[in-house]
Formats: sequence, structure tokens, C-alpha cells
Amino acid sequence: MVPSPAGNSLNSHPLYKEVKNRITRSLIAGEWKPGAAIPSEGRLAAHFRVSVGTIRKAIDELVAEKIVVRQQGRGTFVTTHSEDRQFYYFFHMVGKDGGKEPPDHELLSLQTVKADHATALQLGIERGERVHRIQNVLKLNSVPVIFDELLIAAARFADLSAEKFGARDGTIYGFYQSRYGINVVRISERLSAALPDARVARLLGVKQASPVLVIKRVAYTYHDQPVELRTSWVNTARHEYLSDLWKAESGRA
Amino acid sequence: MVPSPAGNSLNSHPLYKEVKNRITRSLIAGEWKPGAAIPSEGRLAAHFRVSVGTIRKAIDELVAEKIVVRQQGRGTFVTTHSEDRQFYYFFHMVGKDGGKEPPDHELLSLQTVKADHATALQLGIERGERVHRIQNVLKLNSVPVIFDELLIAAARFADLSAEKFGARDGTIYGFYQSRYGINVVRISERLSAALPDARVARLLGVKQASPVLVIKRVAYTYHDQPVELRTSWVNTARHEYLSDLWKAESGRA
DNA sequence: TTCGATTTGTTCGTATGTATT
DNA sequence: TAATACATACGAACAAATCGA
Repeated sequence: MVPSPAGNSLNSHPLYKEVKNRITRSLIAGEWKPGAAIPSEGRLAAHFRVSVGTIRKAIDELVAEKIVVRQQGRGTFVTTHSEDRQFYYFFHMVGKDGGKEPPDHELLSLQTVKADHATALQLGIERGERVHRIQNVLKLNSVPVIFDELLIAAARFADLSAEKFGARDGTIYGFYQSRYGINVVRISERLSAALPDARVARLLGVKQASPVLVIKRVAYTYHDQPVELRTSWVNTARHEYLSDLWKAESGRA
Repeated sequence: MVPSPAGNSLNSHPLYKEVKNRITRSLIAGEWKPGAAIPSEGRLAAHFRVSVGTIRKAIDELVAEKIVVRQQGRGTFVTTHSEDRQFYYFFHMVGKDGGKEPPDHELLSLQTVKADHATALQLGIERGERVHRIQNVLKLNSVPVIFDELLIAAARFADLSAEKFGARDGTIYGFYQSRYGINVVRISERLSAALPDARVARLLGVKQASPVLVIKRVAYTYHDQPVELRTSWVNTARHEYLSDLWKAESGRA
């Protein structure tokens, strides 16, 4: 890749970062689909003309970012949103009694509107561009616990319709991934406590005077490109938001 | 360390994990104090009779867990709680306008009581053992925003007093670290929305009808030993809880 | 300021172990 | 069984940062 033995001169960053970037760009280009294996370490090493150790170091970081997963004896695979582990990485509500019940989404509405200033800014699009606004109620144990509103750029999700959205089986991010080739790899959330408005209170079956947890999320794909804004209103009477700063990872003593 | 060239048979876990464990045990034993350098990779390799690469892999994991930090040209150091980066790793409140104001703790009370069943269970002690209960008000920009209550096993913090606690300069975890050799390395938090009781409302300067964010935290030291239970009541009128699932780390594209 | 010693960072190559197909 | 792929471990060389003489 670079003739110089170690380090380099043109770009001041190390070889394995460059390799990582190239692999990521291939991922973005859709060269390897989610769930599929990327070329073996040996093949990548030959392709990029670097040692296997350098490839491993590049992939190490992609694994840490949960962009790919390694399986000894099988290969290295592009992460899929249809696996439980990956799912709970983005879903943080757990029962106060401990249980992790699988949520049940119910689509309320899907509209296409023009992005206001704040939305456009956060999604990295122009003001006035069209965005889909999707509202859902999420049930845990058949009881409505979360109401959420999603905003996504219509340009990225061209032919999206309420039918298609409602007919998906699997998670929303799995749907983005399989139908639109958009891979959510990271989220950032801001939480606060508030009182619900009349509509949210009605949907969650709580009084307007009873507080709810408000979660504002930005979901990102590769290279920190924002793809979705989501606001959730949560009834925390029987559920809590779990923030476990890196546990249940993998490599621990 | 183990004569066998690669892998082993007796214990099924790899050499570098064993090395990591031994290093961690030295940390627990207080062999290397926070802020001090641990032996160089070369020295550790000689000591454990393994290659430098194996030492590096062990240390890689300790770095990922923020237990030590590496500095090229200087050495590898035991993480200190008195650094900004480390501090904001455990402090998640940010201004809604974006700013990260340094908080200002104010001790309200320090009592020593007997642990009830739930407390004892979570702290890993016997019911009835003595625990310190510490209450604080935390101000941001001179305005009270957080009220919190800490529970720690008295046995671990033998000579703790309100004077000593209040006279510390630096963070609470820095105080645990420097005065008691207890290193908080991980926290787990559960969030919900609730209405404050009369006292909390008064301390935070809010109405009882206005919702607050409730954060229940368990802080752990090495090997997932719990050391502190903390409940915080937060006025989220002007501040939010930021949950940034691994960003601002270090090794990103 | 320069130089050399020390320490971590990067890269290479090789061999062997272990899991999968 | 054999081939393939990732996992572990070793050793060597040089780069880059730091620090003190």
C-alpha cells in the first residue's frame, strides 16, 4: 500500500487507519452486504499489500465499533440489526423487575413534511427538504409504554410508505438496513423529565400530571452521518432506561 | 509464563488474559498508585517471560476499560479521577444549550446507618453492616440542579467524616481513590422520571408538580465489585442527561 | 540546543492453536 | 479428513514522543 516500511510521509496517519478507511468506504459503497462475510484477512492483506497484522488492527477497530463481527473459523461479517445483541445495543428500556421484554411496534402515522431549520441542521440537509415523520406506539407486554416520533430525510428513503414501514418484520434499523442500505452504527441520546401533552398522555394511558421520560436521539451511520432524529416519550412507572457504560461487551476478565 | 508455545491446555484461557489478570491484581494490591507509571512493556515482558506483543494485548484491554492510559514516549499510567476526560466519563449532565459547566458539590449531611436488605445485597455486604449515607446538592452555574444520596460501606471507608468529605478538593471518585485506594472504573445507571418529594423540590427550587429525572447508579471497582450506590434527583429544566454510546473515545476514523 | 536513552506506536513476518465447513 | 479462517504468540525492526544530560 505504501512502500515505506513503517509510518509514512504523505498522510501522517498510520497504515492501519488508511486500511480501515478503505474498508469502511467499501462498506458504504455496499460492496459487502450486511450479514455477508468480508474477504478473509489473508485476502485483504494481499489486496492492500500489507501484513495480516495490519489488517487485524484495522478490523479490531471496526469490531470495537460493532461495524463488523468476527467468528473464528468462519470469517468476518458485516453487522446485522436483526440479531438480539445488536438490538439491545440500541434499545435501552428494561423492566424495573429486571426483565427485557421484546417490544411491539405499532405505526400510528406516516407523513411527509418539509424540514424546519432545526431538523435540517441536525439531519445535515437543506431547510425545506422533505422528511418523513413517523409516529409509533411501542408496547411492552401488550401495554403501551413508549410513544415516539421519527424524522428521516425523504431523499434517503425514497419509496417509503406506511404500508412498507408497517409490513416490515424485524427492527426499524433492520428495515433501514435491508431495504435502503442504510446502516445505523451509533446513537447519541439526551434525556430529560417532562409532563406529557394531552395526546401523549392519552396514548400512554397516563395522567397529564404524571411525569414521563423524554429521550431525544440522533442516529448515525458510517463516518458520523446523521440519518434519523427520534424523540421518545416513555412511561417509566414500570420500566427504566438502562445506561450501562460498557458492560456485557465481550473482552473482560 | 507458560512453556507451551501458543495457546495452552490446563487453563483454557489465553496467555494475555492471564497477564491482564495478574496486572489487575497488582493494581488492586496497590502496587502501582493512581497517576504513577506501571513498568514498561519490555520490563513486564521480561518479568512475565512473555513477548512484548502479549503484554501489549493485555494492556490494550486495560486501556479500553480506561484502567490505564498509555503515553507514547513516557509510559503507561494508572488512570486518575482528577483529569477532565475521566471526570466527564462519569458525569453525564450537560446544558441544553450545549455547555459543560463544572459542577459544584455542597455536602448536606453524612450519617452512618445500618444497611437494609436491598442496600446490603447491592453493595455485596451483610444486612445490618454499617454504611455511610451522604447527601449533597450539586450546583451548575451556582444554581442547584442535582440532589444526590450516596451509600458506601463504612468498612471500606473507615475513618470517613463530614469534615474530610467536605474538605476534599476534586471529585468524589478522586477522593475515594486518593484517600481510600478505591478505584471506580465502571458505572451502571437506571433512569426514570418522577415527581420530587417536598424536600427535594425545595432543595432544587422546583414545584412538587414539576417532574425530575431520577438516576440510580451503581459504581464498581476492579472485577465488578460494587462500591457505591447513588441516587440523583435532577432538575432537567435547563440540563439533560447525555448518553453518547461510545463517541469521543479516541481511536476513530 | 543537541544528543542519546527510554518508552510506546506501527509494521512486518512466521508459527501454531482452534473452530468451522 | 482437509482446507479455510480467525486467534494467539513470538520476535524483530524502525518511527515518534519524551526527557534528561
